[in-house]
Amino acid sequence: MADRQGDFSIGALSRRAGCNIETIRYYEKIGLMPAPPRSAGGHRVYDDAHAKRLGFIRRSRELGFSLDEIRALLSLADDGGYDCGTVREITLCHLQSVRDKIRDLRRMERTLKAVSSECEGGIAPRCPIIDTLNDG
Amino acid sequence: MADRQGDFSIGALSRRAGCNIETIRYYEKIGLMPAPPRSAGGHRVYDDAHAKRLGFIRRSRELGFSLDEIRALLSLADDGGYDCGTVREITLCHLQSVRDKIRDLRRMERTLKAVSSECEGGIAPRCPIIDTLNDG
DNA sequence: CTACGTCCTGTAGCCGCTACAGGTTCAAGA
DNA sequence: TCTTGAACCTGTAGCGGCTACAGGACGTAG
Repeated sequence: MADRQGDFSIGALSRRAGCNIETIRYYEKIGLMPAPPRSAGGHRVYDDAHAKRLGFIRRSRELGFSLDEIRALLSLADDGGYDCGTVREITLCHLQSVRDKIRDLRRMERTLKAVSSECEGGIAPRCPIIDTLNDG
Repeated sequence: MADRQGDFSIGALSRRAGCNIETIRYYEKIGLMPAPPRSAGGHRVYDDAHAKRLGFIRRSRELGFSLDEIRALLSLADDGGYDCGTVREITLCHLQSVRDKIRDLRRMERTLKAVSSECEGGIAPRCPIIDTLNDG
């Protein structure tokens, strides 16, 4: 294991990727990140390929992909001539689930806005918010 | 423990509230639902007050309140002359977090829509989605 | 009285981390 | 060279909000 220039520790990778050390180790444990080589003392030694892969994972997470979806995307990306149609399918499926979540949250938002606007605060014998929760 | 008319089992409560039996027991375990009286054989026996409380919890969950927020709302609602201002505060705070989530999801939606529209599918040497994830 | 559905307790799992505890290694300064 | 203190190691347990068992006890209709 020749120590090449450009190799770095998990702490450095963590800072580069803006990702907690524990999270990186967790990704390794569940097989999203490959187990890197170790120093003589057992410390993990990363290179740019690891940093790139972690960046991929992080950006995917920011777009809301689950770790399983990311696993699928990564395995497609690892192939040289990968199947773009499958990538697109995963993305569109995820897009739909994001839209479903937005729809649910907007429904919540509307109701919360309505009930809170009926309430003036203060000590009240009856609160429109509590009434709504009590009686649907 | 006189068995009154109108009492019912956990299964009946589950059907009435549209809430899994396990969830009801979970709510009891964490102190959201009171421990109900038991039959001679140890089965839980509920009444309308329990059903009402479970309805409150369920409707609050549908609006996205956390179990801790619901705990707070319930303890306010349990007071006769409860503090409507606090109820309103909890609601507005939750409303804000719902709006934050919507904002995050809309950002995801925009990006996902953009990258997937650039992709025509099929076997490609380069996929715009993978490229985006690779390079930010 | 039997059979079957419903109920009981307790524990473990899901996701995606996060937070320790208790130890080892590394690197910079004296 | 030695010493310190930061960084690293492994392993386990916890978060929220359930869900899914296993392995048994109860309840009720026929």
